[in-house]
Amino acid sequence: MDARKSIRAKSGTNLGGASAHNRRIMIDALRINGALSRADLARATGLTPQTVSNIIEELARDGLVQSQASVRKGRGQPATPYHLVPDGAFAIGLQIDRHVTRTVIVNLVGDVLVQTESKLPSGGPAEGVLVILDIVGKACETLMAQFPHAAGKLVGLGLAMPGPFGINELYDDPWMMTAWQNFPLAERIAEGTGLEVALQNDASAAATAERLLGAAHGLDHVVCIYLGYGLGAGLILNGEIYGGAYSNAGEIGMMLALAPGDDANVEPLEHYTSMASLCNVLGIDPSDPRLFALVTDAVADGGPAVERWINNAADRLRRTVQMLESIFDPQTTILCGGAPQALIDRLIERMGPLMPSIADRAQRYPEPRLQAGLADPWSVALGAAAEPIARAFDPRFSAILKTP
Amino acid sequence: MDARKSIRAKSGTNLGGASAHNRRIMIDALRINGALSRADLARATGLTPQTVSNIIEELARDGLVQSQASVRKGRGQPATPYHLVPDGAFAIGLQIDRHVTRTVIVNLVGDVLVQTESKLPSGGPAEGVLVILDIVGKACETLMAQFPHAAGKLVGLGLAMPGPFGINELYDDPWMMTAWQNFPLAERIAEGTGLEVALQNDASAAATAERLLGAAHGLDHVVCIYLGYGLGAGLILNGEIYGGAYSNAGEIGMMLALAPGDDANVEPLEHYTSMASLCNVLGIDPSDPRLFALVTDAVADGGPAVERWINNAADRLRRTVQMLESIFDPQTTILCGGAPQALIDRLIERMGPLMPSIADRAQRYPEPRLQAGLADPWSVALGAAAEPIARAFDPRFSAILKTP
DNA sequence: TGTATTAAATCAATTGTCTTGACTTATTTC
DNA sequence: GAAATAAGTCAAGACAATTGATTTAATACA
Repeated sequence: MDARKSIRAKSGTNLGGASAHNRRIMIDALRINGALSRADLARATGLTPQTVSNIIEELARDGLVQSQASVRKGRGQPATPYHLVPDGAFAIGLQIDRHVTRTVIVNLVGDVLVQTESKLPSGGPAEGVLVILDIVGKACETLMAQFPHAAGKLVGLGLAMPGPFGINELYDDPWMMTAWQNFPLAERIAEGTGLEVALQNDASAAATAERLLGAAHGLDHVVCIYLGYGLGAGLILNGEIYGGAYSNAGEIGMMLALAPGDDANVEPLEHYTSMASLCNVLGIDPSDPRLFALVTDAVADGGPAVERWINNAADRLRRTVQMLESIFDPQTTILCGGAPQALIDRLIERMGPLMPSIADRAQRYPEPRLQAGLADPWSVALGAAAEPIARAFDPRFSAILKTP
Repeated sequence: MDARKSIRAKSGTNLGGASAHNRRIMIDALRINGALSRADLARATGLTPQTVSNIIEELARDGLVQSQASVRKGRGQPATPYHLVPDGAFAIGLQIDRHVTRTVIVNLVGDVLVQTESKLPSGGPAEGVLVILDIVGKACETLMAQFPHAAGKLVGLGLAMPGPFGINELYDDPWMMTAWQNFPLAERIAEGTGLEVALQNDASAAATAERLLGAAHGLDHVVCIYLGYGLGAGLILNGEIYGGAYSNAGEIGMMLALAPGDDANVEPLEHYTSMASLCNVLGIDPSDPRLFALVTDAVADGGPAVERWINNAADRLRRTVQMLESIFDPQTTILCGGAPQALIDRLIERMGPLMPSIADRAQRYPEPRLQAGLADPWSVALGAAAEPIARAFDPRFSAILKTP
């Protein structure tokens, strides 16, 4: 920063910016609609057929799209549809959770190609980052064995961790992973791998996964409540993940909202409504590698402790959904998580009937007010991997701006 | 919509879109920074000096910017700063509230030029719209008397009403203005005036006003809690007002959040925390034209009923702020409203100390966690008027898209 | 006082992307 | 088999930003 008073302004754009936008528009249209002919794309995007033709040709040269057999649909020359080439790009997703790290590698369309899991390295992040770099390196080798041409097509690494970030001096809470959250992990991984690394919280990553492959596919206004070790919300607003001013948006687990019978000194929501609290109630060690199976069994058995927990959690989530609907007016709310499907389903069942809210309209859109999303311990890693793909290929305001 | 299966895609762009974006970028930079030379603009926007020169010349031709006296600042040729021409554009703001309608006309920089107030026409919207059209027409005449050249520079009319919109069959609540909310008022005004009309809820309009002239100026992530007849939140996310999927985002007055001592059957937040509830407690008729003065006096006198109300409202707002901070991670939260300044200040005072949240960080940005915004019965009308200005001149994703 | 230096702003030619309008190709309809 | 319809291409043109040289006007320094 030089001495002159700093001037704040957004970036302008140029022909390159417009072109980049149009490329992304094409890829986005193909991702949402499956396969489209050049004429379809021209109609859908408002561009001229010639422009579409040029861009498609360029994308085909780059190995991002591919033609398929032409289809006759009435009069006129048959259309040649194009679809995204799955192996057109790859990205790595890395999830750091309280007890495990998970790595996945996905392709352009979100297929998982490599998948590894290990315990969170003990000894803290300073040493642990070396272990993690090793894990990432091994995953890349596995990928290269399958797809030798993948080297130049790795668009980045998405890192997902429980939030919040950057405020740890105030909250030294055993529910948080202070050491890892304070460590410049993204920078160190970027140095170690040479890849672009983006950090987001686990709920945002889960929401990205929902948007790519799950219930939020093709929707632009969705709240994803993520039930993991903690509790968070991934916010899809105007078709993009919203991170807030300091990447901590959606930390609903830290809300101090009351339920009937609570006194004023209520604890954060995630102390009642999270896998961690359920483990607490059930006496399960959350670092147990069989965690998922143990919880699944406990939910299936359904003892009184489980029932009590589900009732309490469902009651709080019911209020949370009403609150989030009032605030966001979303197309739908999704309950997802690194939790067994049975648990998600039980919670949704117990959350009904939902409370009245502005989302409770007579002629509802096709989407229900509340629905189950991906209930998969891998969805956060998957969403983390989807982030670099989205960053590289999705239409967004920042992609239009001039690149120096 | 034709018979073929509908294809969803975003719009592409072209040179015109890029150019339109750059024009907006310039105006935005001048609005935020006051006055800048072409060289300053080039540096700030990343565009070349030549491009900036061309665009500034064009803007000057359109009467939107104007040069001022050149300033010597060290070596080299003195810079010629440009600033926005206040009379470069005009817009009308129309607020429909439970008991009054307010009309303002503002110019490009947000100065209020015309200002009228009258009772909400009785007899419902079908007849009332004619009265309103007449009011708007009169306001325009007043403007033309002052600025004869304003005719072609009227960019639109912003309409602000209490929300929510479109769900009234479910909530026939005396706190809402069902008849007006169900009437296609925006369309009718558009027909009657020939202007572009945009509808938003009053809290969003208030937030727009804060962004243009108030505490949110230059900030991109702000939650504005609007205390009016009802209670709402205007959401500034990524520098734009967020309206949700169906323009009802921010209806926090309808949240069913508990405070200590509430039972499960709690009423919506705005039944405790709004000017309407205060009037209720004080026995003031909210349709009294002296409302503002009456409330101001009552707050100054500070009887036990007022104190009780303030304590209750402050307690609920304190929780609401903690909740909104956890959800949005904003740069700041603003409490504003069509309420007396003294009331806003008293509430903020009583809301302290704020509850712990992710916004409670040690090294805080310049902005405080919570601050008072515009406390002015005119701010909603002003924000409504600012909306067409923003739509016409602010950089935004949709402005880049190709215009057919 | 005179020359070098620095910065703002402009001129003229160039580049890159989309657009336009005519044209080709392939299929159905009558 | 001719007309109609639709997909897709070709080649020239339009438009906005870029580039590099140039002009203008101030300060710095000898």
